[in-house]
Amino acid sequence: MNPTYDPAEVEGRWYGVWEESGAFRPEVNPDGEPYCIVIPPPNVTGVLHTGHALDHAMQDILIRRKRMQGYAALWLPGMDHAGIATQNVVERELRIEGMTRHDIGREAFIDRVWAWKHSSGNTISQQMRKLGDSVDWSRERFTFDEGLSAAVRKVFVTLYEQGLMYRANRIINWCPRCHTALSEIEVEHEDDPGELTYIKYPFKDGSGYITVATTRPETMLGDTAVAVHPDDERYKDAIGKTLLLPILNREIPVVADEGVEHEFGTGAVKVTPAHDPLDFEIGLRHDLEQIIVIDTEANITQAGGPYFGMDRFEAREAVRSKLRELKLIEKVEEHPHSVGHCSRCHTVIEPLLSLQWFVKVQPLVGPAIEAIRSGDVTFHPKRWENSYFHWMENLRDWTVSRQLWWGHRIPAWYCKECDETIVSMDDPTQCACGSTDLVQDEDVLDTWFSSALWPFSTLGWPQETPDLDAFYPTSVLVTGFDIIFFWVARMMMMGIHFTEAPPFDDILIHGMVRDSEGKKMSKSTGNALDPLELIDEYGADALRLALIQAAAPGHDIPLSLDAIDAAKRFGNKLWNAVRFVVEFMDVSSVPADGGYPVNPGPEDAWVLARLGETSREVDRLLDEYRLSDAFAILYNFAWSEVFDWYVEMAKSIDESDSERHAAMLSTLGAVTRDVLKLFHPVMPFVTEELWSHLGDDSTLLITAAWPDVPAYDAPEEMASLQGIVAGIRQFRSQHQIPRKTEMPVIVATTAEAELSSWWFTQVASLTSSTPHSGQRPDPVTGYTRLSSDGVEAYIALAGLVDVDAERPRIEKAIAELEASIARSRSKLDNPNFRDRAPAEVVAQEEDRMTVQLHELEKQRSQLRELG
RNA sequence: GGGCGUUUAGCUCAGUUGGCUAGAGCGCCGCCCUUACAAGGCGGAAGUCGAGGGUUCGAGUCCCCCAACGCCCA
Repeated sequence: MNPTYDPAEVEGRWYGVWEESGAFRPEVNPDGEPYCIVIPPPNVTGVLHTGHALDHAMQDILIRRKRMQGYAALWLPGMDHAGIATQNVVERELRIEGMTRHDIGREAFIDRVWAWKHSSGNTISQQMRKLGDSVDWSRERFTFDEGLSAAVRKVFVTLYEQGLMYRANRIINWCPRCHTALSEIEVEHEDDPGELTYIKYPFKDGSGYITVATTRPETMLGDTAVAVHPDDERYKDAIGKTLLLPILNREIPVVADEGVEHEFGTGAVKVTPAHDPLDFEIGLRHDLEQIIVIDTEANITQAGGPYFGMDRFEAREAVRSKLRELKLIEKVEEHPHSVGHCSRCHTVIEPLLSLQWFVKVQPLVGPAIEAIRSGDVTFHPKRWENSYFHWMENLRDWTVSRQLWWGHRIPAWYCKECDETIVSMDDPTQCACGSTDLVQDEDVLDTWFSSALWPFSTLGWPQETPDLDAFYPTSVLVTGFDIIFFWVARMMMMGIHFTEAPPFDDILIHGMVRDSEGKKMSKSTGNALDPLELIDEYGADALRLALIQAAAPGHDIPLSLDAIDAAKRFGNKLWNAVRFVVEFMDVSSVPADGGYPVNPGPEDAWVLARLGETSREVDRLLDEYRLSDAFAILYNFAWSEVFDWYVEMAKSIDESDSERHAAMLSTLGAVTRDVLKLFHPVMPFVTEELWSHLGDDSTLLITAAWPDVPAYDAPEEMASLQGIVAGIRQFRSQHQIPRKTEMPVIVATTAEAELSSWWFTQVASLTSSTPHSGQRPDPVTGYTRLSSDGVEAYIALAGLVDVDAERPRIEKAIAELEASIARSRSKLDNPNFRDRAPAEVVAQEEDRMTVQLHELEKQRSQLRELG
C-alpha cells in the first residue's frame, strides 16, 4: 500500500466489480424486505451538475445502507425525454445546417432526436458510474420507453373517460421562441422596469373620454371593452355607454365587472379577452368578442390593422407614438411590474388564447393533500408541507399539450366529417359517423405528465408485474425543493388516482448546492463546479463526503474546494490507518462479521464501547434522514477516538502478553472494519479498496452486513487517563519542553481504587513521560499539579522550568475556577432554583461546586507554596 | 402584499424534548519530520450566539417585536 491514497488509481477499479457481482440488483438479498428509491430522472439532454451529485449521494447512502442491512434494495435509474430542452438542442443543430425541423419533417426529426439521445444519455450514465451510484442498470427506464409510453396513454385515456381531461380554448402561456404552450410553473416571473401608459378612450357621442392605464399599449388593438367596478362612483354614468377605440375606431362598450380593482390605474381597465387571463374571464361574463392581435411568433396579426406583421415590442412603441400624435396619451408613469419569462429560453411569455388539452386537477388535489395531512406520506423536513399545501390549494387546471414533436403524441383524433373527438387506447380508423377521415392531434404531452407516473410506470404499471407488487409504493423520494410543484405534487396526484396508494412513504427534500459564498452556481457567472472535474482532482468519495457534510437538512449547501480537500484528506487518513493496521500490526483476513474479542483489554473495551455507541447513534440519525449529522459524529469518532487514541494505545500493548495482544489485534481489526462499513455508504470506493486489504478476499464490502456491535463496558479509568495525558501534554507545550526530555510524574489517586498498570503504560507512551504512583508531595513546592477525575499528578519542576514560570498558569486556573464557582453559587443560592429545577440538576450543580471548591483549594495552596 | 428560511469564532456552518465553561471543518499562532499518515501529530488563541423585550429557577434553544439578507408565491 502506498503511503498516500490515490483516489484516481483506486476508484476506476470497483464499479465494474460491484456491477458484475450483482450487488446493485435487489435479488442480491433474495429474502430481504423490499426497499426502493426511484431516481429523479435527469434530463436526457443534460449533464450532471453538483446538484445531481448531492441528490445521488443521498440516495446512494440510503440504498447502500439498506442493502447492507439485508433489504432487497432497489435504486431504479432512468432519464426523462425532456421535450422542450431536447427539441431545442436538436433544432439548434439543424439551424447550423441551415434547416428547420419543418424542412426534414416530423419522422426524420424524431430520428435525429433519438440519435442525439443515444449519445447524450450515455454521458449521464458514465457520470453516474463515476459518482459510484449503485443503481440497478438492468431496470433502467426512459420516459419514452414502450412500457412507459403505454402508461402515459392509459392515463390520458382514463382521465378523458373520467372527464378529467378536456380540450378547451383558454388563455395559456405561450413561448414565442419555443413555439409552445407552457404550464404556469414553467413561467418565471421577474420584476421588469416597465411603464404605465394612461390612454384616453373617447366616448362615441363626443361627451369626453375615459382614461385607462396599461403596461402593454399594443394590446389595445385587441380591446373589445372597457371595464369598471360596478360600485365605482367615478364611472357610474359611463356604464353601458359606447367608446370609440382609438386608431382602429372600433365601437366598444363600457361594462361593469366585479373583477376590476378600484385602485389600479384609473379604476377603468381596457379589456383584451384574447391576451390576458383576467380579461378573458371578463369577456366571458359579458359575451365580448375575442380578437387575437398577436400571433404565435409574437407579431401583430391582421386584426391589428396598420401594425400587421410588426413585432409586439415594436408595435408597443408604434402604438404609443401614434396615440401621442392623436393627443390621447394622458401621461406615462414608471411602473416596475412582474413579467413572465419562459423558464427554458427566457423569452417574454405571451398570454394567448389557444385551444389546448387540460387536466382538471380539482378532483386529484384533495386526496393528494390528505395523504400528507394524515401522515401517510411525510416530508423531511416537515416544513415543506406548507408550501405543498399552499400550492395544491390554489392549483389551476394543468395545460398538458405542447406544440412540439418530441414527446408522447396526444392520443386524440378528430373526425373531419362530423368534428367528433376520439380518444382511445387503440388508434381508431373510423368515426362513429362512418367517416374514415380522421386526423390525430399534432401535439405532444408535457414531459412532466409522463414524469408524474414515474414511480409506478417504471415498475411496470399498468401491467401487474412482480416488481410493481414488491416495490410499490416506493420507500422514499429524494429531491430538491425546486421541483416539489413540478414533480412531487403531480406524482402524488397521479399515484393516488391510478394506484390508490401514494407513490412513496417519505419525501426527503434537500437544498441547492451553492458556491462557497452562498451564490447559486451557474455557467453564466462562471462559479459552477463540474462534478467530473472535481472527481478527477479529489475523487468521488471526497466529493460525496464534502457534499453530505455540508448538507444540513433543508438548507442550501455551500460547497468549497477547501471542504472537498478536507474530505480528501480524511480519505488519506482512513487509508493510512488501515495501512498501519494491515502492514505494521499485521492484521488481515478480518472476518466480514463478528470477530469481536471475548476478553478485551481495557483499551479494547473502551473503543468497542464507543464503537457501539457511535454506530447506534449513526443508525438513529440515518433513520431520521439526518445524514450530515450522522457522518459528522462518525468522522469525529474515527479520527479523534479510534485513530488519535485507540490506535496510539494499541501500539504500546506488549506482544509478550499474547492474550492481551491477540485481543488488541482482533479489536483493531473489528473496529477498523466497522468504521469502513459505516463509512461505506458515503465513501464507497476507498472503503471497498481498504476492505480488500483488511478482510479475507471472499467478500465485498458493498454486500457485507451492517455493523451490529455487542455491548462492552468501558473502563472508568479512561476519563482520568485522557485528562492526565492532556494535562501533561499541555504542560510540555506551554513550557516548550522537548519530547525527549525525561519527565517523571508522580501519580496520586484520591479515589480508593488503585490505578491499573495499563493506565501507567498508556500515560507513559502517550506523553513520553515516566509516571509512577506515589504519595502526594508535601509540601508541593517545586511541583506542578494536574488533576482529572479524582487522579492527581505531580511533575517536579526542577531542571525543567523555573518555578515562577508556573505562577501564571496557576493564577489563570484559579481565576477560571472562581468564575465557575461564582456561577454555581448564584444558582444554588437561589431558592427558586432549588425548588423548581429537577433534583438531579440541583445535585449535579452541587457536585460540581464541591469538586471545584476542592480544586480551588488545591490550586491556592499550590500557589502559596510556590513561595 | 402573503409565506418560508437565514443571521452563532476570521470564513463556511453544526447545535431536535431549555440544564456543566456553545462545537466542527478550513484559516491563524507555537512546538514536533514520535518509523501509518507533514494531506500528519501535540498544544493554543479566537464568539456580549443580529437588536430589543418577554416566559422560565435557568434561553443560542420557547414567545413577541424590530432589522438585514435570501428563496417561493401573488
